[in-house]
Amino acid sequence: MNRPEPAHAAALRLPDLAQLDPATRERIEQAVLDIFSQREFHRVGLIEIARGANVSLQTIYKYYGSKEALLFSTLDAQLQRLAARMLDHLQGIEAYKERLRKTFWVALDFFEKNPRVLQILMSSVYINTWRRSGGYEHRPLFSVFIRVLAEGRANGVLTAEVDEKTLLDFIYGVIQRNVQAWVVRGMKDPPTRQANVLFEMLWRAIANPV
Amino acid sequence: MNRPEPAHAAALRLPDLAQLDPATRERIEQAVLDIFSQREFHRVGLIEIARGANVSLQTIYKYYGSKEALLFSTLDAQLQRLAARMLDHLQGIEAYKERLRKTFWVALDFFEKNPRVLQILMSSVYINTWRRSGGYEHRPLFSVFIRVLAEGRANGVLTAEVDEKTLLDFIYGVIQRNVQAWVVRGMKDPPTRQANVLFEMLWRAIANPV
Amino acid sequence: MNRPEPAHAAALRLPDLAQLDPATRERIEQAVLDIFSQREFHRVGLIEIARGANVSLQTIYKYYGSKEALLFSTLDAQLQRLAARMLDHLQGIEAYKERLRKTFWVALDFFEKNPRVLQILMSSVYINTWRRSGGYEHRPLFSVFIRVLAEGRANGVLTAEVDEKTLLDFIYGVIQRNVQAWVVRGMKDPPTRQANVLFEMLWRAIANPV
Amino acid sequence: MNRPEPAHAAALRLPDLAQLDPATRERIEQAVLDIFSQREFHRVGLIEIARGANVSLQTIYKYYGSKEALLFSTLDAQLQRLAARMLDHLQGIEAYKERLRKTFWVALDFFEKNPRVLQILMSSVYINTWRRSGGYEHRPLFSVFIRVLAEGRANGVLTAEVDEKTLLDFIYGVIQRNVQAWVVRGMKDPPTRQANVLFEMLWRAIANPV
DNA sequence: GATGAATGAGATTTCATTCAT
DNA sequence: GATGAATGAAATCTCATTCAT
Repeated sequence: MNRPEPAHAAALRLPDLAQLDPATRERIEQAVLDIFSQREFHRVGLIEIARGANVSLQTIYKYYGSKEALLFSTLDAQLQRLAARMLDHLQGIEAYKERLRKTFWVALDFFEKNPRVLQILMSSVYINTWRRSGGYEHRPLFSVFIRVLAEGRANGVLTAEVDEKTLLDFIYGVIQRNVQAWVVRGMKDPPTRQANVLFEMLWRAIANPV
Repeated sequence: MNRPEPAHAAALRLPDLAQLDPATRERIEQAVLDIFSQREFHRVGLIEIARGANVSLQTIYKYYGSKEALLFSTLDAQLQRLAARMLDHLQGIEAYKERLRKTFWVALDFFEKNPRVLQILMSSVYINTWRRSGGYEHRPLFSVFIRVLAEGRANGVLTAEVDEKTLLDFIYGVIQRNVQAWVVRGMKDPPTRQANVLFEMLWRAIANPV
Repeated sequence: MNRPEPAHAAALRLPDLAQLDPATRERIEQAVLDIFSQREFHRVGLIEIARGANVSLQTIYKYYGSKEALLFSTLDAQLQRLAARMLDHLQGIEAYKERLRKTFWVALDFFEKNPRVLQILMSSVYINTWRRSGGYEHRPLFSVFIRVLAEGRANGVLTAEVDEKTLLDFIYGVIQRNVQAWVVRGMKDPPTRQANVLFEMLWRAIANPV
Repeated sequence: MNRPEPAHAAALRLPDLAQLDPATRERIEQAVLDIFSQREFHRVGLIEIARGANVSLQTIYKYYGSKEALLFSTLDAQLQRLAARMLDHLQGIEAYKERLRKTFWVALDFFEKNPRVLQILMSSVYINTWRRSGGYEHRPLFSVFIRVLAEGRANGVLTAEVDEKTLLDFIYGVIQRNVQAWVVRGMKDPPTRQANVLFEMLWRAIANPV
């Protein structure tokens, strides 16, 4: 009933995604974002994706290997962009609190500007499956965050009561629930509008209370 | 391509779940907890559930209407228990901060003691779908929390910078991510162990900084 | 590349064909006869068959297991009819030569009256595959023939130079090629028209030359 | 559903097979004989053939046009050899019966020595398709046979009850079924061993009974 | 000539869901 | 309540064939 993880097994024989024509890849991933953000995973047919991207079903299978892998690979590419954007924005900010605020803001802003990614995360991704695929603690994103947090703890600016991972979970939790709440309440009142208040709350939570 | 939401359509003609023999219902819901916590939604076959509960497929369809409804109904019953337990534990605690701490602790403790519920939430539930079914902002649970938060704001103990819902999201986010992290890290170090530190952080975030 | 014989493996779990509603079975097998007789095996899609028989694809898979098995099973049913008819016609004929002549005639007549079966044998069946499925030396048919031949050898009417199987092959060969030739030449001049001349030739070949 | 006969359509633009390097052609046709004799037509992939012959897929398509045409072309080349061999062996035999016996024997001997051709005929060729491609009544082979038979009828040695084609079918049938039986029974007892007995039977059948 | 990639088609499997008994 | 069977849909895979380089 319970097939072995095909994603991994297949991964070994997959042609490198890099070999896929970038324009085609773009079309495929846009189709993924469009369709999976509107309908749940199991209500999406890969033919829709194929047609939406103007490629054959086989091309998708060839480069992505499975429906799940297609989705996760697309999400991954998006989060990569978030990570890059974060690094970019951190440049030239000196004050630690401001660096962290920026980090927080970039995350909220990203989901605000890329609601399809958020919708997919909410409508088509099982946390656990995604996590196993490596997406949940998305490496690049994770490292940016962890680096910033480590910096704060090293400075003694952040609380030492809990470890960095817990700090990260605390922040992630607030971000996650907040952007989700935005969707749930019909996408009025964009999350960045509350960014500062929320950040100040967060800051009180994690700053070293000295 | 896109099947109509059978859950809703079917819901209208469902015999009341209450008419289902309680012992049978118990067996069904235990099977749901067992199986959906081990395998993703779309990897679970309803026959497994039926066999696991020693009932016929038709019984499930008759009382629950669809796979999705079966799962959500079961989750609902569990969260009902959480809400009840919370009310129960709040009795006889006077100090506001302690009431809130208790609330927080009961939630962590619930997931720690009912890991199958947590696993299901992480492995078989799309936030969005669940939300639409009414589970995400689960009424009974929601009211307990909101009542406690409203109380705090009325007292001036909690910050007035954001509304109650936002406070709730903040807390929910921290709980959610923390219990998830526990699963992700292999279920060592139970979430209640950090309950107090985390709560103090939370408290600093949401208390009125006066 | 080279999958194991799925027919056999699957055979074990197949519900008995006898459990299939006879009317449905009839519709399926008529569709098989219609379509496989017009187009080669690999040009036939099972959906055509399903649609032609007004059943779902799954019903076909459930009872027959595979495309190949479906075809062979249908052919088998037809040859069963030939065997039955042969037994029927043999009744009440005393003279040995006449019995054999009848046998020969019934075979030619069968293909003449069931050209779809013949077409399928010529257009969609690989001798070897069919043989492995047990169809080539179709048991019931084979036994009728062999019994008649054994009878002739026992009487000393037939030649003892070769064994019964070889005699059978000799006769089969003549029948086969003759009905095939009829199709090839556009189905004019039905094979039974030459039945007697051919049979006399055959008889000279296999009768004991004493 | 029903693809157009690609063989014919393509045939028109095919470069002459004669332009294909003979060594390459030899390698291709050996691969065809090897592989199609082991596996059924639709279980053979052209890449296997290409790899087995150390040529590119395109070379095959360029010179042969389609999978079917490749197979039939290879068979044709083999039957050409049989026809040539037959002519060769007929030389210097005077007695008519001996000429015919030789013809019969050469055919049996050919399949005995070239079992791959026989296997292919049994495992990968639909009579009807092959016939349409011109292979079944393979011209060169056909003419040798027909010439010998015509000779016999002209002499009054052969029966005049049926026409030459029917005589030919009679003989073909016996040959075909006999070599097939050899394969079916596991390739013991080579068909030539029975050549004489069978031929005498055949002879009684077709000789003018005067 | 060769190589690589893309395509369309269809076989096969697994389910949720529905129906009839 | 249960049991058995049928259905529609879609995932996945394998290929012949075609195209572009």
